[in-house]
Amino acid sequence: MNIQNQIIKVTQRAVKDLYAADLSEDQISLQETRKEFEGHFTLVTFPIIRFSKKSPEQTGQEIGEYLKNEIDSIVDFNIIKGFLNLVLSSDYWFERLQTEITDPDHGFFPKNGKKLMLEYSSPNTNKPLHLGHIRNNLLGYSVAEILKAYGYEVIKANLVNDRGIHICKSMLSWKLYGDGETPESSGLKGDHLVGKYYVRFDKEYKKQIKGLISSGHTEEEAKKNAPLIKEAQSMLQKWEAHDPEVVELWRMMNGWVYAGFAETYKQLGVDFDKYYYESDTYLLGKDIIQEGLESGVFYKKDDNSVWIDLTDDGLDEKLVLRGDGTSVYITQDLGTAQLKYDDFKIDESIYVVGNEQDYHFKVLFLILKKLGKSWAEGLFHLSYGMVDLPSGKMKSREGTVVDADDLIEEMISTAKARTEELGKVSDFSSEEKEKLYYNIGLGALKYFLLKVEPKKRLLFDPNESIDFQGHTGPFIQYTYARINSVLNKSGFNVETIVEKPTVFKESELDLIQLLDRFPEKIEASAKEFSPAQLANYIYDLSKLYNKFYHEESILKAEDEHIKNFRLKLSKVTALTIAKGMKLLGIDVPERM
RNA sequence: GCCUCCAUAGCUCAGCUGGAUAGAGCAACGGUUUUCUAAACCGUCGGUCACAAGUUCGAAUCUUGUUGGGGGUACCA
Repeated sequence: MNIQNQIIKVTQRAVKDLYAADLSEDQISLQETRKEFEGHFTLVTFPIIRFSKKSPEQTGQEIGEYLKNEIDSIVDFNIIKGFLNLVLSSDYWFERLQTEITDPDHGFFPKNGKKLMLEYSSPNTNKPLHLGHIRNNLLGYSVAEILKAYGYEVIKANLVNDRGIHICKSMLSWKLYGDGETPESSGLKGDHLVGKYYVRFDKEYKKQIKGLISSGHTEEEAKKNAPLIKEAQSMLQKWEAHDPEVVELWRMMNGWVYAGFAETYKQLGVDFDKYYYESDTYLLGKDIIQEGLESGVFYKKDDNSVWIDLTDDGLDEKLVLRGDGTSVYITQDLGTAQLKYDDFKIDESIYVVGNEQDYHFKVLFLILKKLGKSWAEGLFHLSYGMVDLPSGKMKSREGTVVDADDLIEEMISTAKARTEELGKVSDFSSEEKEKLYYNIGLGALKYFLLKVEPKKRLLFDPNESIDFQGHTGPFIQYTYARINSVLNKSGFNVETIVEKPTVFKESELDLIQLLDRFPEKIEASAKEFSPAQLANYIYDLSKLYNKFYHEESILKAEDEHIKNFRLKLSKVTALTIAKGMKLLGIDVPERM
């Protein structure tokens, strides 16, 4: 049992003994003592005075004495109004450092026996990835890693949107204007080549619409009847009928895109355990529609379309199958949800998808519950905010997107420029240098995106480069490298016997306390699916370490005991930083 | 129209289940290097927590309303 729980338990007993009242756990408010006061934990006694019928000061005094008598680690306390500040012994904190914090598994939880699928990325195969996808990928990857650390077995899944009218647009456009261009012949990355034809389609299509409007059609008619869109639709029908020529073209172009995506994923350091392809799953879900019709959850309208009435739940009536028997988006998603469960018997299933689809997932999960699926309770939409530019939303067709590959490249070259300016690694081989630039560049990018709460929209200004100083990934990486440098010079290893110093310096004690909270932060990040919580913690830890580093000399400490103690503290800080950053998908360099 | 999310320093963000004088970074200004990596550290400046009412011993945090912005909205995904 940790000290917080112990304090809570004993407080309950104190209130019972002293005031003959039963206090539930959530009636007790225990928090970290604020920096400006003496103590480590603070019990807020305001809620207790209605039982004690005494002043906050006196109540605090009585409970303080009780706690001090009962818990060895509490050596002192002070009271300011309704705040009882508890002071723990230096023995307690040193013990924490020697045991829990030094444990290589500090921060990691035992396996909880639960299996969870986390779907992220899920790109369309008609254009390259952009900054919005980067956020999705980094978020998905990091949440998956955090959940593993929290004890889950995690299956990372990617549901590739590889079919549909938008894919046919690129295909048709390439066929008409491509002149046999390939990634090899053009030197273009496959996904970019395909994206080029997607944009070209839109351009030509708009031209046709304009032409039709000027010859007297309404805009709506023009959009519907333009020859290009007609042709794309007929291509989609051919694809669905397994027309060999269309399928061949589809295979070839998707192959280009996959090769391109694989490169981007590799650069981002994300991976997947299971790929689902919409071309395999788009017909799923129809049996579920049948099932729902039989059980009366769904109903049929005169035109044969199938609906569900969700007005009692504050939502609308929702179409789940078209009148002609073809699927809509949600039909497939119903089927795919079932497939995921059938494949892996997962306890929980998380979808990392932007908040523009909040309504869709609300409906999807509600329908599955109404259908009585036992696993529906374990579904969760991890909804994240859009990445906006100062000019507003990114739009691929208007060319206002921040391309993923370009941005990554830019981050690496900026990292290179900064590093060369500082000139600290001139003795590195060119391979080592490349690796370092990559780590720092990606570290800056990843941290920039992950430090913001997923739910919030994120502003990215392409004209202002992402920082490498202050609250950033490189700052944390630098802290790690700095510690590493000291450790290397010292010859310290984990086995070195460390004795408790007679007095702790303020920054030393602060550091131990903060390190002690690492597991708590992992837990919070896992429960809230929020890498931001962890990211901000690692920053606080790094900042605190730098303060300590600046205030106290390590290698030239007063004596050998203190030196070893500080080395130990440095070592575990470095390990904690590295573990935490790993969960964000960021590597820390040994030198920079 | 209806539903939903958001609003904290000039800018980008923290602020845990309601708790003490609301914190960081960037930007601006000043200081720290014969001493372990200055991608660092220290200081100054900067706030009506959008606005109003309510609940409470106590509200940036909870409730309601108002304003402003994002997203969604019945056969797109």
